[in-house]
Amino acid sequence: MQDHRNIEKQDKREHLLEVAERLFAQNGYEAVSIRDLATEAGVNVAMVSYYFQSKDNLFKTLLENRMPKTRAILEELLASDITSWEKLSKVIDMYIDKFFSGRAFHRIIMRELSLQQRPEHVKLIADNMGRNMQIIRAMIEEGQEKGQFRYVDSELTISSIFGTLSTAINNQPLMCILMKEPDPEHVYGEVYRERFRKHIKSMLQAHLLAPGRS
Amino acid sequence: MQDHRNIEKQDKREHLLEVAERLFAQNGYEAVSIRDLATEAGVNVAMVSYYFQSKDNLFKTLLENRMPKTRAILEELLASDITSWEKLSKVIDMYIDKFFSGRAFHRIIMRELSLQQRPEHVKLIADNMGRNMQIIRAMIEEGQEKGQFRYVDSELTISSIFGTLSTAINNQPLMCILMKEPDPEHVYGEVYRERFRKHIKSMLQAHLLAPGRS
DNA sequence: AAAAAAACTAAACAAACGTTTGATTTTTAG
DNA sequence: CTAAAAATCAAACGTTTGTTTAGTTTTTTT
Repeated sequence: MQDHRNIEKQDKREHLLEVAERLFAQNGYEAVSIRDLATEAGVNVAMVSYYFQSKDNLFKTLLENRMPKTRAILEELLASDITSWEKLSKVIDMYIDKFFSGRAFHRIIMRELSLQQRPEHVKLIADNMGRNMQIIRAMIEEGQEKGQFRYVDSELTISSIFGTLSTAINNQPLMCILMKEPDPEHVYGEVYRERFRKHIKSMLQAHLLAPGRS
Repeated sequence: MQDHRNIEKQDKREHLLEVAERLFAQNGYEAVSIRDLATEAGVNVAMVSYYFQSKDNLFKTLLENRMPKTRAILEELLASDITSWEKLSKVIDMYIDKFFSGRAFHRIIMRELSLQQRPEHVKLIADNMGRNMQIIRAMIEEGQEKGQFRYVDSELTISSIFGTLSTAINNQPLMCILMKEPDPEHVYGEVYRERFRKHIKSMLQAHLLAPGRS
């Protein structure tokens, strides 16, 4: 059941983090016991406390390690020499891949954010995502100032982009029913990614671009 | 701390359900112990098992009791003699109130759906929401057949409506940062509801309505 | 007023939790 | 090769969990 094939010495800590990420994503923070984690990773229960002091600290390490380094990409995009719409378009491409490929990880952080039970986790996540959102807001407002975008509600527009994607990855069973897709994993495959890409872009285009423009 | 003011005899069961709903919404299913619940409701721990057999069954009772009787409203709307856009517009009005006013309850069911840990809960929720979504889909496709709506991706359009709202109520701290609103409760007040209403309708209008129409 | 049913309680249950201990093995350094 | 350091382990710690038991009080029924 477990996959302990050649866990090198110094990789054991890393291996624990990987298994933890998968289990947390599958079952949620509280539902994963240190014993589950240790068994699945093929190490002794005490190793978790040994490496991470506590379960809570293991989770925070996970957050900090994997917390997307997206901001650099976003800032570069904002500063780049393309139209505001092209910037937004690339942002959407990036987030679809990020959310769909890393959906396990995103389920964890969304759950922690929603639960609001561990303040340190909430702060870490909200600050990070919040700053990314501000960059996207700057892109929208740039387009508005240049007369390329209508003066839509930029904050709620961002909220709709994130909402569409995060709801999709968070509610797999509902998506299956809505899409009439029997295979639960298939809804995150390339076909559906393309569909989301097309939908979000076309909706945003209609929403943002002044009538008469392409 | 607790509010036991005049709990009439036969109301004790109901009172337990109310307190449970509030606690589950605030802290999540697993984080609420029977002892927390009993203390907060001012009853003996054994009463929960007495009335509901198990914690799991208490939750299912909560779901069935409060599971929105929205479908009737939706079906009536679908059959009514107004334009497809007016139908959708009323759907949005209804869901904004439903999500914002009952956000505690919706946080619970969204969390259960996302967690996918208790299959019975998932089925109950997904079936219910799925059927509601199919009605909205029928509204959109009706508008398309009548030539009033563009041939957008109806399923993902629904996903965007629900996504915008459910992300808003699920990620309170993030919304505060995005909106630069210092008071966490204020983001669900009337001012913001109106803002969401306006945003969603204007976005959907641009998305759905063929150019040239109002 | 007596009997039956329902409501309620304090105490205990076994199981699972995160964490610690103290000893043992393995790795590293001198 | 030897001694210090790091890594690993089985076992136990004290809590907390959901649930049950067995007895008491209250309400309803006759």
